[in-house]
Amino acid sequence: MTTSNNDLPSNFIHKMIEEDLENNRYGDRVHTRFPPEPNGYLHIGHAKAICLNFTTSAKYGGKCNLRFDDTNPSAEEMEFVDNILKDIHWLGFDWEDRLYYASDYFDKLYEFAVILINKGKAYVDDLSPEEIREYRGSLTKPGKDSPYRDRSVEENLDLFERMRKGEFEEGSRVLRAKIDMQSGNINLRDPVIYRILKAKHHQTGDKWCIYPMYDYAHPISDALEGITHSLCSLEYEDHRPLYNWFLEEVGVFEQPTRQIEFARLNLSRTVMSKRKLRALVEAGLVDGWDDPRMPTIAGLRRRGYTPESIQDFAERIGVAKANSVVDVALLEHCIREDLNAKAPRAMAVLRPLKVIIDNYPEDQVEELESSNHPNNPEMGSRTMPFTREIYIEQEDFMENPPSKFYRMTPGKEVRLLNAYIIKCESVVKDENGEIVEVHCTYDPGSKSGGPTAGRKVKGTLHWVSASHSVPAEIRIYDYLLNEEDMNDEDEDDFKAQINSNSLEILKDAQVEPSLKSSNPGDRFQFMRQGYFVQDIRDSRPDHLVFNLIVNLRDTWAKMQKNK
RNA sequence: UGGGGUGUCGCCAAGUGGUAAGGCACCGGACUUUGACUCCGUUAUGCGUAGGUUCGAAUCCUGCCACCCCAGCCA
Repeated sequence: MTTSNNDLPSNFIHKMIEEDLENNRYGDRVHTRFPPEPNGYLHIGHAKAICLNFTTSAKYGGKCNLRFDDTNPSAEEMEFVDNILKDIHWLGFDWEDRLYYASDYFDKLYEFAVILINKGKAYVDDLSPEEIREYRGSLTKPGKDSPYRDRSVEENLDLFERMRKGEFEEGSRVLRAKIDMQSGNINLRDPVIYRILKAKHHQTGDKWCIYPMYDYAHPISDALEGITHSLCSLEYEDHRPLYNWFLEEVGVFEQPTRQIEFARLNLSRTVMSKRKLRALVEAGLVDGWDDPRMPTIAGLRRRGYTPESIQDFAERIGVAKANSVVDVALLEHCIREDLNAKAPRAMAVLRPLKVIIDNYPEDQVEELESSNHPNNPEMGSRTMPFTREIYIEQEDFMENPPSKFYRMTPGKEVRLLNAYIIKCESVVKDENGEIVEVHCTYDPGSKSGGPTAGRKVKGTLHWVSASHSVPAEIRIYDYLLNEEDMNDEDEDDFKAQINSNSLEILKDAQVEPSLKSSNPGDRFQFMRQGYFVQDIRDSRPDHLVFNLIVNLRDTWAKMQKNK
């Protein structure tokens, strides 16, 4: 029974699932899970996996569990659990009542280990960590059996029991699966499945002092939850024989879970490894895990990305087995597309230049109607006060412009968005020759909606009233890295490529007065510039802070650059 | 020199023997009171490489090359 929905792109995982459906491998069930370890923050690479797991099960009418892979209490914390939960919900996915922890299964995992011992498939090893490494051999050299490998079942049972009771020191003994020390696959050379860790666990407290290893806990957790397809990243490909071995040897699962591996996401101009991300935080190069430049879910949220845009991105990048680096331009495309439709337009002048309209009455204030979205009248309109003195963008004025410069220049006319056509008459400079203000005249008939409103001029500028605009701090973000791909580089090379200009703070910006009533988290398109979000952490009613989400496409800048 | 993977346009990625989808980026052009959006159009005689099978191959076979992962009591 295939209920494939053709709206979603196909990928090799869907294909495998559909084969299983046809072969009735799991009946009509499709059940996935997302298994984060609570030892850090989620990033957009995790988002890919989250989207994949939730949308795949949904596509076939199945479910997706959330399960914390919390088998290593020395690395994990409740704080991370809470933030992961928050991030996944924000991304738009719901695990309903299916929130689990690998630690929920510690009792069962222990019982299954006893089964393994009884079958002669596991043994307690007294070798030190160093000795275990030596005995394991190398990539090209087979391993050799531990002298403790052939202990009796009774002795193993006794020792394992005493490990659990805390009779032994950390590192003094482990439980190992008895597989094959000669295997070409190093994972099969008698992997450790339980180690002694006298650490307090965030879920189980002090109940345990032995903890299962991932390779052992994961397949069993999957099987216990009735997971049909366990999706994981490529590096676990080598572990699949081991995954299957545990499910087989434990012997109680009728139709064991199938592990399927796919390539994790890499993004250009940033890094995805927890280590490198942590290095950025700890070196103070960013503001924290939720710094708007970080590829973390928390960072993207604060940056102003929408959950929808991230889901769309996850869908567009596809799923395959080839290692790849996705161009960050695709992510930017996704948020632009989403916000182009959703974000109300507003005007903000980032670097103000004063313009005085000499023939406009000094005390006059006109409330000019401005559409909130020129392509979508349903989003309504607001008014903007127009006055004799306004601000325009510094870069929208040039005394000696290059060709094709359509903006303000002496003697030429430009249109002010939703307002009048004005003509530049003169400029005023300070003693250093810096332009401090520009004098213009306006054409009263050219008011938007007015009699000669249809007159065409080449350039259109955004503006705000100098007397009515409100000051704001605007933060302009750039990529974290100068180099395209630093995902595989070591820490030093990666640090050498850090973009030292990834944040520019504009403290003198002026925004239109309607923005005073906006709230943290509100997103706007500042016309002709980009999409911005009111910062959810630092913005205050008396000190507005906006973050650049992504700039608008800028054909003019591109033209200049290509010259 | 062990084992496991992967190689299709600048970046992703379909394709599973019948004559190279799509998206992003790029480059042209139209439209435009956002140099935005939108809309049109161009862009792989070629699928890591060399042979072979076939009427026909990115798809099958053989050899070679390149890259990634594995030697935690991490996940």
